Amino acid sequence: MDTVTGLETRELRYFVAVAEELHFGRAAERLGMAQPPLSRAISQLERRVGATLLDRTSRRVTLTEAGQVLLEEGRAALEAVEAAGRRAQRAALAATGQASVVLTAKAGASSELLAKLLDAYAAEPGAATVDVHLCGPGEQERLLRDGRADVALLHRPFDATAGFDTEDLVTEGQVVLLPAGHPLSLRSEITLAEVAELPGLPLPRWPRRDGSFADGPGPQVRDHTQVLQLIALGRACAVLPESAAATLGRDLSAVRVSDAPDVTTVIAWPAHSRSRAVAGLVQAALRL
Amino acid sequence: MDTVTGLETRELRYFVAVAEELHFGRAAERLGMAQPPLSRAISQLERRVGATLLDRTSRRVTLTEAGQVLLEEGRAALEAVEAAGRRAQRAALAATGQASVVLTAKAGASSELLAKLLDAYAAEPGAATVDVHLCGPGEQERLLRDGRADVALLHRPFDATAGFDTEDLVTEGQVVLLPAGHPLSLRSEITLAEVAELPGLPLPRWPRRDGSFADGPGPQVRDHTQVLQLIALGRACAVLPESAAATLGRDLSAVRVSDAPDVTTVIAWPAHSRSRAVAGLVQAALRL
DNA sequence: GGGCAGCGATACCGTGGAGGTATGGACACC
DNA sequence: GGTGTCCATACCTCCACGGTATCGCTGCCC
Repeated sequence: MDTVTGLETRELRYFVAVAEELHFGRAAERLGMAQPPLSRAISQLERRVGATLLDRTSRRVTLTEAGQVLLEEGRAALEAVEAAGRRAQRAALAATGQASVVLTAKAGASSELLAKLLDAYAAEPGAATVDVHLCGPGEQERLLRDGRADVALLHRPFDATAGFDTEDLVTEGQVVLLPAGHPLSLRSEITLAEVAELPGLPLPRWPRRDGSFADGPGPQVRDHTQVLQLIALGRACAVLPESAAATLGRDLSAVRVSDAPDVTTVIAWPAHSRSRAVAGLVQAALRL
Repeated sequence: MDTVTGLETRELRYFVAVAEELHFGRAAERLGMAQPPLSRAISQLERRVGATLLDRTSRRVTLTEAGQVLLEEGRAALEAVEAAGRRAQRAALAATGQASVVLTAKAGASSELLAKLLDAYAAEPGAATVDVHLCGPGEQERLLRDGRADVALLHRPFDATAGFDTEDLVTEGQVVLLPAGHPLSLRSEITLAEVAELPGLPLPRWPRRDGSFADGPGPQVRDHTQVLQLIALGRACAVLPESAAATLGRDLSAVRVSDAPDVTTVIAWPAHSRSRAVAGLVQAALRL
């Protein structure tokens, strides 16, 4: 019953590649190896786990139940291994004073909070230097998970905080950003349904994790300034947390969206982090 | 900068063994191998991570900063890999209808809640069979982390819920259990300080994670019934959540402890669990 | 201080297994 | 039935993992 598996990351990497491609040949190519050894490695993995992971005919490869589970969990496990290596690496650099704690935040969001946090932490005795890593939406989660970052500012309910420790910092409502002078910009409130129907002002489309875009009418965007620019040009509108609209230029105006869910900015870190610098940052954030 | 590490679990296992033993010879023995290949594997790992992990003289081995980080993170990563294998294994069994979701709870705690939960879930259409795994304090966390269990009932603030998704179920105060007829058993409330001073009734000592016991006057205990028995015998007292005292025999009595922290029973599951059965259990728990 | 014991590193060697090439066999499509 | 696609099998090669022997350093004890 207690079959000790003892999987190797190599096997997991192979399996994830095949499970993602659902094609041994392409997976082998992606892994930079020939197809036969890959086939063998997978069947060996199946023997070791004691379960069929892939149903394969010569025409089609599909995941079994067990395979789906292993894909999901295997990805997480691989990320954990990567994270371990990277964090050790960075700990060594930090010890020699070359680098330090990496904080990641969504570019353009919570910038005021971020500035206050950095100031407050820097004022503490023995504060480490903080590298700030601004990135696109959804990317922070990955950075935190795979060890390239130590702390993140995330926004519920948009970002997945599963598996991290978090502390809530601030909760705020959302507003819709409109071109200045838009007829509705004088309203005191608006509903999501109304926003969705705004003629000529579709919501922009953000890239998904794999970089592709969902279908729809809105313009494709990759970062925050693009959005602001598109709104100013009268080609789009956007629903954002109030603080993101705090420092608006004259060409934009904001209207509160009454039925949009509240957004909570949280500070998040890997569950078992023992870093003094991370703890200090969290303390500083809570004192704000 | 973006040095892709590509660690293997074998290397991590070796490192964790050495880091725990702080002795290459003993670690090699524990791993069932000779010492020289272990030394080599570690230095190879150090080259790969790009950092010294262990400071070694011929007399003493100590962890560097980076080593401490890798020990902590590496353990977690190894557990994640194990968990991936085990969960895939169990998913295969579940698909053939042989086994199913494993729920773990502290033996003797929340038994009424547990019974209600199992009943409520079993009444649902399409409910999977639930294996209940009762275990000693602190053990559930490990089971959940390494994939032997799918859901756990945990008790804040005693159990570490870091890295899991949780939902709060009930919060309750704590009581001290005394032998029936004890002079203080007629009091309506008592303080922790008073409990600590009770003449002849020390608090029992639970085993730590490694199985050893802290020093102190109290009797060593390993499970809940031992505690109840010792109290009935007039050899100890214990501070427990109210619900644990709900079904007392005639030989025990409970007094509310006014300044003990509230205990929250939570249902916890691995952060990225996609299992329908787990989701169903959580739903059922929240409806209680 | 010299001898000794403990411990990690180095040198060298053998074997298992990971990966490569060639080919077989099943299936879909024309 | 021919052909192309795709995974599995057969067979070979070579690297690297693990084993044995030994060195070199360090602290300890007489």
